[in-house]
Amino acid sequence: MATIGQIAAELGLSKSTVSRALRGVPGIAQETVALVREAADRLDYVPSVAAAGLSTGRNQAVGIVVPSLTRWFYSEVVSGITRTLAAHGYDAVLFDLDRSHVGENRPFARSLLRRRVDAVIVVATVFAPDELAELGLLDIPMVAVGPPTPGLRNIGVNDADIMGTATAHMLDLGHRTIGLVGGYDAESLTIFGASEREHAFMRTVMQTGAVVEPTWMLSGGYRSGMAKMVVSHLYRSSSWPTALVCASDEMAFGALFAIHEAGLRVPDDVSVIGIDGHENAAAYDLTTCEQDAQGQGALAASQVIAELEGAPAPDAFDPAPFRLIVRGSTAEPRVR
Amino acid sequence: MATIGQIAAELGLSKSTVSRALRGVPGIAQETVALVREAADRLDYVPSVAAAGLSTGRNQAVGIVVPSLTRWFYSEVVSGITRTLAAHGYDAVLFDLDRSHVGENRPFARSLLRRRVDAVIVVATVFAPDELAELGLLDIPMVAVGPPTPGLRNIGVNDADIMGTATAHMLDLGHRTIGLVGGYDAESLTIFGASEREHAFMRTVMQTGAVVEPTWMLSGGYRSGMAKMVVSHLYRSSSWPTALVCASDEMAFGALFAIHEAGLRVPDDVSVIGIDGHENAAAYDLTTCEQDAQGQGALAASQVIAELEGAPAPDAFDPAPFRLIVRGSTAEPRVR
DNA sequence: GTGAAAGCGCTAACAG
DNA sequence: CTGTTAGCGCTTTCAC
Repeated sequence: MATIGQIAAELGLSKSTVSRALRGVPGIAQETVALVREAADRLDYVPSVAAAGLSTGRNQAVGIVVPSLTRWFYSEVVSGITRTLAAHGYDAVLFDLDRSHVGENRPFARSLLRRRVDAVIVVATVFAPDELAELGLLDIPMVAVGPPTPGLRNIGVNDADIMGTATAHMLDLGHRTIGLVGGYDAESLTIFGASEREHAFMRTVMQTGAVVEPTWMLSGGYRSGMAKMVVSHLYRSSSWPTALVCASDEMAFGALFAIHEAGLRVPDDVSVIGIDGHENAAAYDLTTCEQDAQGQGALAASQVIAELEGAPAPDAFDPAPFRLIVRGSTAEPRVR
Repeated sequence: MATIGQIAAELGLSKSTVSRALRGVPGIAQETVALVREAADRLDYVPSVAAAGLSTGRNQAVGIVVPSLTRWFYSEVVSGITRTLAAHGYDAVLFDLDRSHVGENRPFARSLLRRRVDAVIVVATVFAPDELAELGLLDIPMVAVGPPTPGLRNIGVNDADIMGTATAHMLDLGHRTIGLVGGYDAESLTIFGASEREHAFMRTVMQTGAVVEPTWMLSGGYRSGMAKMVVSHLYRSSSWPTALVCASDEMAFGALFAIHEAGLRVPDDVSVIGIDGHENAAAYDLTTCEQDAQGQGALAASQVIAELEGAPAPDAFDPAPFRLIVRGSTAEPRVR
């Protein structure tokens, strides 16, 4: 593997000149630059981040902490992050906390602390106080994507607003018996966002004078399969709501399935709305509140990169946008 | 940030002694080791991978190349990899090729080449010849997970076998009109595995003397939504198969949905089988050929780590195991 | 059992 | 516009 020194020797130049030429630092003759570049290509030169990092203190890498990759939303966010990082020449170091539990002294900290990354992006992860303290020690740009995360600035939709919009859509259509498929994601443990959503649901429903039926508040664990089970159970009972608000599209898919399986029709018998804007929502004709997961990841990445380059670090970010996409899964309640 | 030198100064020892004590190199007095460890903790010492890497040539990191994270199977594999890496003290550098196309000179190579990783694991990705050449230059352990990948050793199920087993299950039940939901994943472009599966399907069906109806060979793009669409279309036509073999569970979910939506029943009217062992398969009562995605990722990680530590590098790996899990989505065809 | 010294590949003043 | 000289923080002979 060629080094900067070999190129220098080959060309009778000094290492510094070669280094500058390679990095495009101004103040080097055009022809010298060309010469160096040519030699570098010819010798298959590849820079060593380790060496560069040692002298500059920069690793050209950012850490991504994620509780699980199997939830569609998270993987979208991660895609958005990695793409943006790549575009700016940064590498992504992935810390998948999958199945670990808060406080179990998850291993990322030690590793993160190895001074491998210049910044950290945390996706929908809740930390124990000591973990947070350890992260704080890093003293590098750090932002969260997803629901509010204690101790971190976050980029994400306003959970109350998005749920309020979804619920209001059902109320506007005239539904007065509305169920919720919520609960929280056992892996991500982002209980804050989840309970924000549940409260917003109740608040919105109650504002119209409608009643929130406790047995219609289902816990779908943010997974399609679990949502299917609980919804199946509900629609096998004698009294069920004409509308179902789901805190995620994946759960909505499970709900749709369960409703069909129960021999009922969407939206004739039951209306269903989701939240997220999942790639399959259109195919399932699912009304949803769409947010841009990739965009949020991309924004987080741009932000930490900017801060790395000296941009100011705001204390908070504007809530991410979302919009209601009305499709065929919601309609006015049929007069029964 | 404390360095090895500061600890040495603090204790009146030399840097080499501290280094050895910290790494547990034999030949250091017990008490010295204890002293050093204590001081390191007290000073919040964190080793610098860059510095260590510079002198040893090792980064304690492995690269993961993946075409997309939004397909469930891939994210499971990645989880398996990262968990294993973490357990062995390695970091994961993620290269998400999402949406890029073969030959578009995807950016991973340059980055990977920055000597940042000690090994590479490629998940279901097909490379252009020049990309492969560039990867070859790296000269580090490299294995693929998923379908066979030209130019790389791979860990994965035998596509023909798993599809053969799924198809045979339908034939064994007595089905003679069988459709396939296959196609290939536009993002991963692992056409090899996909076409292996299609061929195995045809071969198996034809062995019983049954006919493969061209219009029953559907292309679901390995996505639930797309599968739902094509299956819907098929079951709206006048002639449809009593059994549907899906090349992935995600597509099977779409198929199940479409069948219900068409007013037909599973398994009374149509039997459906998937491949993968998706986390939601049980909830949807889906018969499937289950493989251990996480396990395959974990195995790949263990393997490259072993090779990094001097273990021999086999030319090929045994095919990964899978097993048929019969659930309620398949049954004997009803006599019509 | 411990220390001194050299060096990994690069960047960054400081000169010229 | 280019070269010299120090390091960055760690590992690794080679001595003692």
